[in-house]
Amino acid sequence: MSPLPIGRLAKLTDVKVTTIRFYESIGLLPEPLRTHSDRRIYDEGDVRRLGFIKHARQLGFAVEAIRDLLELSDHPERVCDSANAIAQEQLAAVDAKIAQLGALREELVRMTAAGCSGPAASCRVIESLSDHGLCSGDHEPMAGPVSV
Amino acid sequence: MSPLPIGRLAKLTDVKVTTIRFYESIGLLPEPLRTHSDRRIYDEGDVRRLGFIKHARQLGFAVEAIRDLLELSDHPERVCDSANAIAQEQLAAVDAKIAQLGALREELVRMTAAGCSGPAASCRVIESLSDHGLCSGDHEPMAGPVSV
DNA sequence: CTGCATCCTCTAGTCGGTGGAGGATCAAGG
DNA sequence: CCTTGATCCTCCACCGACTAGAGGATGCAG
Repeated sequence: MSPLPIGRLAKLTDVKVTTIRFYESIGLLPEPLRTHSDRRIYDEGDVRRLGFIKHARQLGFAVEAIRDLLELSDHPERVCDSANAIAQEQLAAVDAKIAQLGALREELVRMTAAGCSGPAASCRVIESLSDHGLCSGDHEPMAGPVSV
Repeated sequence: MSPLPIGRLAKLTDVKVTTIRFYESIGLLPEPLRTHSDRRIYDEGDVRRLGFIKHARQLGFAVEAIRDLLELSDHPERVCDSANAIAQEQLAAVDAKIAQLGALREELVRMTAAGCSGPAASCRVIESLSDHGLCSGDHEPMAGPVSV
């Protein structure tokens, strides 16, 4: 268990130093031991935990969901119903997002298909945006606007 | 051209009152005329402009992109090359996002497929998150984590 | 004339970080 | 021993695109 400074942990996990400190501040990572000069020292367990967090974030889990998943991971004797429920919810959210983006894609394709090159007055893109009636209108977001 | 108070504009366009004021503050909507008691008054032109903005936001265009598109819409005599370029970029961004979410979906499906019901120690979800090697690893985000 | 809806400004919070200022400490080379 | 540059520390502000609430003024209907 060689002691790692924060920069080594950052490189090992490919998570930025500032992000590691941020995760500590919101309680996803425990407060680590410190050297006599107040520098954080980590170990292999921290590498695993941070890897877990990173992987979960890549999958789009919210921090609160990750908090619950870590709780469960810390207590392997508990039943894992909630872990499954959280993952199912995330899957549903991803499915919804994919469907929504598919609809957006359709309209963007229609808008750009013409590949106009004249004045903006006759631009298909501007025109489409001006008049919602020109498009199918089935691309309404289900919850807030789309963050692409 | 009946004068509309902000609440009417909000209902007509299905954009919240606070959001309208926000759009004004960042310069997407011009500062409207005011009544003697300092209330904003809008007209049909504002309905159209806000509709344009709303539609563009639904398609995932960033505010800065919308600013450019509005510029062009305000000057129909200019060439529309940039409008097309902006829309093409947005389409590419949406395509990338869809591809990425597809990969995430795959892993979430794998994780949840087993539908475990025992202790967390043997939970497929927890296990998958702990050990990135268990999944294909091809779901790396191309630019930052995924906002679902 | 009362009461409620709508409007105003201003501030702060959301989420998940990112970046910088200003200063302390460490490790290596001369 | 001294210097140099990398790394570390805390604290605070900022990003995008809003959203929510405080605290107060105004408009309109009964």
